[in-house]
Amino acid sequence: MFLEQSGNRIGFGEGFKSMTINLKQLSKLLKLSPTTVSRALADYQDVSAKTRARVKQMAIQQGYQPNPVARRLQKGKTETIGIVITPEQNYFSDTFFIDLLSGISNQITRAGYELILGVASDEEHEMQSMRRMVEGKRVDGMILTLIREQDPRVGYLLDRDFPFVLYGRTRETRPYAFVDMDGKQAFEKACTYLAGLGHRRIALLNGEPGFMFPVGCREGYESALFLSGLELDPDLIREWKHKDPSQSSYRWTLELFKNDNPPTAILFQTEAVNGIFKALDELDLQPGKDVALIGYDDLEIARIHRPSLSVLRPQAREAGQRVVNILLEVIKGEDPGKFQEIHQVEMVIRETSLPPS
Amino acid sequence: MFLEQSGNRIGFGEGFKSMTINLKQLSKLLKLSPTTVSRALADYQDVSAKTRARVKQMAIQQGYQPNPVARRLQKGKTETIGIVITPEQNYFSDTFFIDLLSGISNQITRAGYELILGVASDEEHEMQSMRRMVEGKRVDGMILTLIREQDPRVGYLLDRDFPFVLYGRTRETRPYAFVDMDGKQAFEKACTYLAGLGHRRIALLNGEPGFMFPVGCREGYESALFLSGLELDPDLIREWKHKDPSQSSYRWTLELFKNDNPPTAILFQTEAVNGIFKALDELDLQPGKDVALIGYDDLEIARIHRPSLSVLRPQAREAGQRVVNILLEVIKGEDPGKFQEIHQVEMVIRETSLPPS
DNA sequence: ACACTTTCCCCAAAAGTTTTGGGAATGGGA
DNA sequence: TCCCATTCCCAAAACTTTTGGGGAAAGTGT
Repeated sequence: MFLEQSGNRIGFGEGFKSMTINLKQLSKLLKLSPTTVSRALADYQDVSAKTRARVKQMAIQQGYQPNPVARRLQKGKTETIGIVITPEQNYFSDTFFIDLLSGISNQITRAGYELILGVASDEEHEMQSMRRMVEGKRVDGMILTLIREQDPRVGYLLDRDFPFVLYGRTRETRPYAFVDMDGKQAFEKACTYLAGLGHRRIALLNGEPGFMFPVGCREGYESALFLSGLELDPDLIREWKHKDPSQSSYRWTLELFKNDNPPTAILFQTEAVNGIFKALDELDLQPGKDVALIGYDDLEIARIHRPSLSVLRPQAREAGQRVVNILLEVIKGEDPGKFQEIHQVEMVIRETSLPPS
Repeated sequence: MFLEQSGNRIGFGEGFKSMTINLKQLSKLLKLSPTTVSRALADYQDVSAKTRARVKQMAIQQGYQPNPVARRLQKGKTETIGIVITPEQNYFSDTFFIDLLSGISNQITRAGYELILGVASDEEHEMQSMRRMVEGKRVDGMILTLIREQDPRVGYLLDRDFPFVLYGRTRETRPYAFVDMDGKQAFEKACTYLAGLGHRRIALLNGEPGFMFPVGCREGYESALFLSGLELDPDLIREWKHKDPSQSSYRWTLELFKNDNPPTAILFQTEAVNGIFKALDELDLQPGKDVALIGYDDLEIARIHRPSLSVLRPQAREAGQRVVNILLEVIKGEDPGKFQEIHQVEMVIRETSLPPS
C-alpha cells in the first residue's frame, strides 16, 4: 500500500507518508533547485529576497518540515540527549523529579533536540543503557541524576570525552559540568532556624549513604550545630534507604525516640515523611507541636498534610533548564569545567516548625 | 579539534568520535567492500560462512556499531516511538505509571528502537508536543496514556493513518489498537467481595470525569451492586480531581459521612488514599475496622500503611510490554483493529477489607 | 568594447548505511 | 572447448539535507 511511496511523486492523499512533503518535492513545485530552497529557508543572503519569500510561503503552504533524520546524518549530530532513570531507587515518588524532567524537556524541545529516555532496573542496567546511547551513537550528550559519591558513569564519560552534565555532584578530580542544589546551605539554614527557635536536640534523618546529596545535607547540619553552639550527637543522625523510604524512616524515627534525651526537631528529605508521621502518631507525638519538622522537597503531601509541613524548596524546573543549556554548550565544544552551578534553596515555613514546647 | 575527523582515517585516540568505527573503515580493515560486510553482518546467505565469521569477529573486536542515523535515513524509518506525559495530571504519584514506562522502555530497547519523551504542561501542549513528533517525522508511532472520553489525539492520529496504541480506551467508532486494564471487572470484583462480607452501603470515590478509566470503574461498581441486590445510591458516588487527589478526596470523604446513612466501605483509586485516611482520622473512624477500603493500584503507601490497604493490582509492566509489541506490529502495517486487549486485574486482600462491624 | 564586480542561482559531493542488480571466478558436464 | 550453474563478492544508487565551489547574467567603470 503505502510502501510504494516513490518519494518523487507530488501526489497527496494515500498513506500517511504522503502527507508530508520533502525538500526535493518542494523545490520541484517552486521550479528551483533543492540547494536554493534549503538556503532560502535558512536565510542565506545569496538568495534574492523575492525568492526567499516565495520559498517560505510555499513551504508554509505545503507544511514542509525538513526531515530530521537526513539533517542529522548530514550534520553528524543526533540532535538528541539521553537520560536514564532507575525507578527502583524510588525516583518518582519525588515530585521534584518531574519538575526537573519538565524543565529539561522544555528546553530540549526549544533547541529542536529530542530527549530519549532509558528506564533501568538497577545500577548495572543503568550503565548498560547509557553505553548503548553513547557507543551506539544515539545521543550527543547525557544528563545524569541521582549521583553517587563514587559514580562509574562519570569516569566512563570523562574517559571518552563524551559531553554530559550532572544534576548533582560526585567525587572526581577532573573538571566536569554540573548543576547542583546547595543541600549544605539548605540544611544549614533549616537547622539554624530551628536552633534559633530554641531547639537543642535536632535530629537528621538523612538520605542513603553512597549517594552524594546526603553528604552536603550532613555538612550543613553539622555546620549549623557548630555555629549555634550545639553539640553533635551521632545518635541523632540516621539514614533511610531508597528502596523503601517510608519503612526505613518509620523504624529510624521510633529508634530516635528511644533515646533518653530524644530530639525536639527532625530534619529530613520529604520523601521519607510518611514513615515519620506514622512513627510520631504511634508515639503519640504531634508533628509541629511536640516535634518540629522540616523536610527537603515540597511534595504534595507537605502542602496537604495538617499541620502542613515546613520545607526546603529546590527550584527543580529552573535547574532542569540550566542543565540543558549547559549541556548544549558543552556539546558545542565549550569547556565543561566552566559550568559548575550551585543553586540556592529557599525555605518555606509552614506549621511544623514551632519552638519546642 | 575534533571537527576534522575525516571519516576515512582509521586512527584512534583524539576526540570521542574516533572511538567508534564505521562500516567503510571496517570494510577497509577486512579488505572487503562495505556491501559484503553489511550483508555478512545481516546473515545473508550469499556471503560465505567463512567470510561471515571473519567479518563478525572483526566487528566485535573493533566494537563496530552501525550508525543508527544512517540506517534510519536509508530505511525511511525513525526507529523511534514517542510518548507525551502531563505531570499536571499528577501522573507520577502513581507507581503504576513507572511500571508501565519500565515495560515500555524495555521492550523498545529490545527492538532496537528509541523512546522519546515529551513533557507537556496541559492538554494543549500535549497535542502540540505530539504534533511535533508526528508531523516533524520524528517517530514511527505514538503511545497514548491517560485517555479521555473524547480524546482529540485519537481522532488526529486516525485521520492521518499514523500508527499508535492506547493504554486505555476512548469513545471512537473507527477501529484502533489498545491495551486496557479491565477496570470494570476489577471494581465489580472488589465491590462484590465487599457485598459478600455483608457491606450494604458501599461508596465509590471515583476518578475525574472526562477521563475514560472511571467510566469502567463505575460500571463495575453498579453491576456488582445490582448482582448483589443492593440499591444504587447516587449520594455514595463522588469524584476527585487529578489536580490534587488528596485534597479533593479528603473533602468528598467528609461529605460521604455527613450522610444520614453513611457508607461502611469505600472503593477508590489508591492515588486518593491520603485524603481518605486523613478524613477518616478526623472523623475518628478506623480504616479497615470502621470502614472497609479497597484501592485501585498497589502503591507503596498501600503496603506500608498500618493497617495495610487491600488493593486491586494491575500488571502495568506487562501491559507496557504489550503496548510496544502491538505498536511495532501496527507500524509494520498490521490492522490496528486486530489488537484490542483487556487485561484482568488481580485483587490483593490485606487488612482494610473486613466485614462491617 | 572590455574587464570586473555583484547578484542570484545551481551542480555535485558528502554524511553512513542498505539494497539492487549484477559480475567475476570456479567447477562440472558435454 | 563451450555452456551453465553456483558461489562469493562488488559498484552504484538510494534515503534527504547541507555546503563548497562555480557560473551565467546583469550591472559598473573606463
